[in-house]
Amino acid sequence: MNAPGASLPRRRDEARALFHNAILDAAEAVFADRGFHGARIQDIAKRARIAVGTVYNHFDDKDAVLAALLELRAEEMASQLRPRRDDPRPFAPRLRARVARVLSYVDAHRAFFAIANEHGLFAGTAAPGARAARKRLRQVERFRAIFRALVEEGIASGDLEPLGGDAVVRFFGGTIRAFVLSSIERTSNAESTASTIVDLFLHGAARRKARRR
Amino acid sequence: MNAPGASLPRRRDEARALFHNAILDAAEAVFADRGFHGARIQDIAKRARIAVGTVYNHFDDKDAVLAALLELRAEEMASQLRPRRDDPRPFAPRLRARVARVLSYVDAHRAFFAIANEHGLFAGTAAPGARAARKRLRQVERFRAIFRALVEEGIASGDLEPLGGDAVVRFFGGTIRAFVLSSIERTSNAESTASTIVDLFLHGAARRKARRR
Amino acid sequence: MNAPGASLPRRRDEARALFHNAILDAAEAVFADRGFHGARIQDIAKRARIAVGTVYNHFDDKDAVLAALLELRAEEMASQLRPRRDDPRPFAPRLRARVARVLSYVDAHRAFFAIANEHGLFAGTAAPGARAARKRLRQVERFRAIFRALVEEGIASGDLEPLGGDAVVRFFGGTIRAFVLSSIERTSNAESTASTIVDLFLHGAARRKARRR
Amino acid sequence: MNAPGASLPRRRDEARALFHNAILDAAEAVFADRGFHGARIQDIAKRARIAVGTVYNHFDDKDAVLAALLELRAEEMASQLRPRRDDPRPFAPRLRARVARVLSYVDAHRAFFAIANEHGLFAGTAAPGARAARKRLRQVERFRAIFRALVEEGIASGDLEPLGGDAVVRFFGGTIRAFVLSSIERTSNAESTASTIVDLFLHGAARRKARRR
DNA sequence: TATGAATGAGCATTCATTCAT
DNA sequence: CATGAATGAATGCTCATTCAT
Repeated sequence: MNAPGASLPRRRDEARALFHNAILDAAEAVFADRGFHGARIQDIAKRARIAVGTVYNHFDDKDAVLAALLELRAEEMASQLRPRRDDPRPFAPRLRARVARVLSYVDAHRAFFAIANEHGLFAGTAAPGARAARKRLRQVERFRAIFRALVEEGIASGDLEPLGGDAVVRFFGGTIRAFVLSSIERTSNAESTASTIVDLFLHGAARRKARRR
Repeated sequence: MNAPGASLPRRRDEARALFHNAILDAAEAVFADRGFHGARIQDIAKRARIAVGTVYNHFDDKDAVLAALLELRAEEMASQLRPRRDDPRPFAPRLRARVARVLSYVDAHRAFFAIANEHGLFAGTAAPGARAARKRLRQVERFRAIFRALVEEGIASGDLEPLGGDAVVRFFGGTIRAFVLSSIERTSNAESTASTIVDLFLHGAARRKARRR
Repeated sequence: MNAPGASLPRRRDEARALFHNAILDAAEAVFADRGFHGARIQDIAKRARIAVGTVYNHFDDKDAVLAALLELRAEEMASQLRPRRDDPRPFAPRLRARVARVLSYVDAHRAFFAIANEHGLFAGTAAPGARAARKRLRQVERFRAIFRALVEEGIASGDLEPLGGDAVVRFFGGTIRAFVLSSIERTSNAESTASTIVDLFLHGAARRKARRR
Repeated sequence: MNAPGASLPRRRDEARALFHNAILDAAEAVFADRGFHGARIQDIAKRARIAVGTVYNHFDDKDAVLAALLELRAEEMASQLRPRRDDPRPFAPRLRARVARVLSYVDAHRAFFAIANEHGLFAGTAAPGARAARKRLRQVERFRAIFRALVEEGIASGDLEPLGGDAVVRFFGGTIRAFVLSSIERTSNAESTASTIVDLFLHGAARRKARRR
């Protein structure tokens, strides 16, 4: 199937990707273990069973490693939030399913997300002096875009209040974030947490006097 | 009025406090400008117009400076959230007033809170390797305590749903945080933002079909 | 013409020489551009449109590249100084012609000779730690040999004072060098510069009271 | 005599100068021993019996250490060439005395001047990429200025041919340099070398047919 | 033999902290 | 107690060289 001429580049690319991933995996572990500043390139290399120089063959500098990792996890986390074919149709359970996936994903990378949090993955603010800032803003924007799409979906279906501005988007983001952060601290059931989130998001914390379920 | 013997110690204490504050003020500015890791004790000292050694006469190490500053701002921020004599009585407007105060305070220290955010002021997670972590947890606990008190107040008055666990507390924290973070990015009207927060917190984002205001 | 069996080795040798020259040309440009220490083998390889490894198939190490280049330029420069069939016979104009050739050659490789100068092409001293030192001494010796031959020629013809030792040789070398170095800085007319050199070399800078031309 | 208030700064300045010199002395030795690139700041510090950091309290970077050292030696060398009160009056012996001083000075710092030579002390050309280049050009200019003054002095006294341009200046520089370089290689008698230099410089290498002494 | 990614020793530089004055 | 120069451990990054393909 493959032209013979294509097989070598392909193998090369595979090797590249292998190293790339090995470095990111090692970096995730080391960052989680020691924090970004405490992590030495040396440590990452050793963990990946490669030489320091090799890290630099794949990433410009230490910041770039963190940036790539944040990018990767952000993308994967975001993709958990995207709708899937077999998600329920009605807005609330649909949202619940999607949020539950996010929580599960975060749970699987808990230690790293604790770091990511401090490096602005959810922040919307950039640490001064961090050259990786620009990339992060892109990630924040990606989340915001997904949140926005989700909110518009809800407004279109008549399930969400058609408020102008980004208020609802921010509100939803804050709600998710609050629970994501606590899931970083201690493990919890994704399904039930998702239910709580969605319920509070939709109906608030006020006493529901004789409200319909 | 003062016993003569007491005046000298007092003057000494005043001097201490003067240095202490000058250092923290300088530190806030430098942290805001360069981030924690980018800030050198040298810079802080220069900005405070004192010698490096003097910083160490007042604080154990660099972490301690950050910790003290976080502590200070956290305390002041928390105190904005506490009830005041002339706050309205009904739950919603009362909450609105208190939240508005917080937003105003954050706005006045915007640059620093951007850093503080990354250092876990709102986080609930500790950066590994940061020795200041313990102190921060205390701060997070302080906020949580205030939030919890507030929530219990609302439950007692029948304004909040009596849900068990910390879910509502976290939910409220997340909601506040989301808006605080956006206020870090761009200035906004504290009063109206507070209204939005409280409204969403209380009633959620769902379409209010024929619901009583 | 060629025995068939000889043609392949010949072609091989030609290929070798091609690479060899391409590398030296690239190296000259890169050295001239960035200096020896600033030049990375990578840069040289890229400029020669070959792979790093190939450089090492032709030269032992970086020093060897510089050494070969110095060797080459030194040899070519030296050969400019050698007598040619149609050089004038009398000592002074003959010397003038030979020196003018050297100046022209240097001018054509100006940027590189600026580097070469710093790496002892004219120096007579070896930078400690430079493994290429030995080779350079050979070059210096080569020049000295040519200078010496030239001086002896002049003594034999009765045009130069028969002073013992190497003083005159060094003196001639220094005189040449001074003008070569200034020709590195700014272009100048080879013929007239050669005249000046030879005149000063022969008759010195003292006031020529009523001296015969 | 000294105002008491002046004594502390004075002591401080003395301490500064002490360190400054200790570093330069150590650097001279290490550079002479290993060359500039082979010399590690660590080595220099160790040799000066101070900490690495202290080197950086006195010099911006490694280049700055070399630059300061070149500056210092160049200045001292230049000052050997300047006329002194008890120098002879007639041009030739006067010049001889001054040149002899230079040769003695160089001899005393032989190893370092071998390095200095490679770093352009005498060069008139700047190694690309060397940030210390600007300073060196100043040094070269200083020498040229002294040579020029000297040549003009000779022209004024009628001892040198009044040739236009810098040719004689360069010629003298080249002559000096040639012998300085050989004195780097092997020690030699300053007085007699100076005589040779001055004689060749004044009268050239041509056969002196019945010329007046 | 050409290739170019992997290797890892090597080193300049930083900056929190100390301590003699 | 203020001062600020000295300290030196710590680490990111470079780049000549190797070697499997």
